[in-house]
Amino acid sequence: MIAEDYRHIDAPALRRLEALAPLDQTARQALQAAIARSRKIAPRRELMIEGREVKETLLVVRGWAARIRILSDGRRQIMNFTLPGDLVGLCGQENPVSSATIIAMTPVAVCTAPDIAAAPALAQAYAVSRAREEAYLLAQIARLGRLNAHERIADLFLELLERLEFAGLASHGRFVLPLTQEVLADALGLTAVHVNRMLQQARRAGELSWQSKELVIHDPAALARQVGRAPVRVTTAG
Amino acid sequence: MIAEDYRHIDAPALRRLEALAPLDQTARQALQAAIARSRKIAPRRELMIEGREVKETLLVVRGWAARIRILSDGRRQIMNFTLPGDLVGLCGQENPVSSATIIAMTPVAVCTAPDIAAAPALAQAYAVSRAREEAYLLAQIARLGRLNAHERIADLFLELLERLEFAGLASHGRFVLPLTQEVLADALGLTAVHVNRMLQQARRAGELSWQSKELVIHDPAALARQVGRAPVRVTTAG
DNA sequence: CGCCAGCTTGAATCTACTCAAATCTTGTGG
DNA sequence: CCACAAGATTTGAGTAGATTCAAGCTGGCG
Repeated sequence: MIAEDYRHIDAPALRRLEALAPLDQTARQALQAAIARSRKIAPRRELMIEGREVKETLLVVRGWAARIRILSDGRRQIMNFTLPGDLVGLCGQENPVSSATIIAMTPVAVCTAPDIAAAPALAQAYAVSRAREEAYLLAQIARLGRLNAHERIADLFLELLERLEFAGLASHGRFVLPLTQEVLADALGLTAVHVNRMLQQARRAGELSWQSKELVIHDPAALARQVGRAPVRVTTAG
Repeated sequence: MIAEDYRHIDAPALRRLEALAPLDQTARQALQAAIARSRKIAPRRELMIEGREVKETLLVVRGWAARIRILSDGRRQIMNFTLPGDLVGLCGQENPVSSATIIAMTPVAVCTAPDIAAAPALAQAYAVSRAREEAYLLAQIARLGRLNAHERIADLFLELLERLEFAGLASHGRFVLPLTQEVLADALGLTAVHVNRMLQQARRAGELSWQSKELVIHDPAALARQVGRAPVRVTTAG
């Protein structure tokens, strides 16, 4: 019992899914069994390739990945980040083809996501997960379309904070951000140089610190107010 | 039989769904019955409101709508356009809440989308529809993040052409574009003034004409090549 | 036929980009 | 444990693409 509780609290992927929807014992066990069989993926390797058939749904257990698109002339856009507890390749359709490439940004561990047939309680968690992912895509569109550089950075950081909190990987505005400024720039539709300048400005303004991969947002609520950000919600429950 | 064929060819919504997945007679009849009970929505009225519970899935039968988000200071971003044959509010989850507002840009007709239980053949069509919608959100992200003004306009026009062709509402690079330049600007993350300038430039360059709401892309394939655009695909079939 | 929304044009400004070089970190092999 | 290399961050100067503000135009509709 104690051991079980410990695993539960400690495993970010499990924790996130539990936060999205109530899971029964069957679902929890199916997830733990799946996670136990997870495999590693090295940084820069693909979890999924654009145009390639999607064979199974993956659950990210550890590490960061990113859904990217590369233009013919080398410009790169990161559509979103994939964090522990996120599902990739979820889609109720036959013969699905991936509409973007997903690559590991850090060492990543993934497992095959348990089938809903084996644990029906997962259906709601998976559905909510997918709905949240869509909502974050919309947020990314608004960010790129209508926010300036400073707002984009703040808004993305607040989003990452919110998402990592679900998985128990962040609290009090503090989390590990294992990305380079160049990667950030590719997500924000900016250049690395400009991201750098805006980060310095935010540091000087006392909004945040970021050193040796640890980001601290000094006052998340105030920053959210400043850039006009509201948390993402996709269900009436919770 | 002839009458049936005629309805089929003529109804853009039905035509689009048939293009996404094979439908059997049951599905077709369920759709026709639903479409027959469609209701009108005036321009500027909401089909769905951010934060409000989603009660039913809607099928757009006629007209254009847009998924929008308005920032506290009045800036507006259009995330995507909703065209005839598109489904809104599709999501396999309980107690869903809309993550954005959808408003009619023209007079719109919608109906309640037939339930999958009543016509199982629709499941694949709905799933593919949802996958395509997601793919277009990704395309919008890449557009806003990494394309310049000229490329954004061309890429969006080509996307609209592609989508309207599915519904039989466009051919040979020609379709009705019932939007103002300001609306276009809100979709493209630009100002109306700049959209205007770029449109003129595109006209002068002989890329397109747009008068009295009819847009003509003179050479879609060439333009697609020029801005590096590939058609969206989400299944191995087709 | 006059009005109003939408379109067009110009000039000044600003945000973000480009290019280039210097400095700092981090990881690795000796 | 240090030295080095490679990668990442920082800074500067000049430029380009897009915005802002403002004014004039046009065409569709009452």
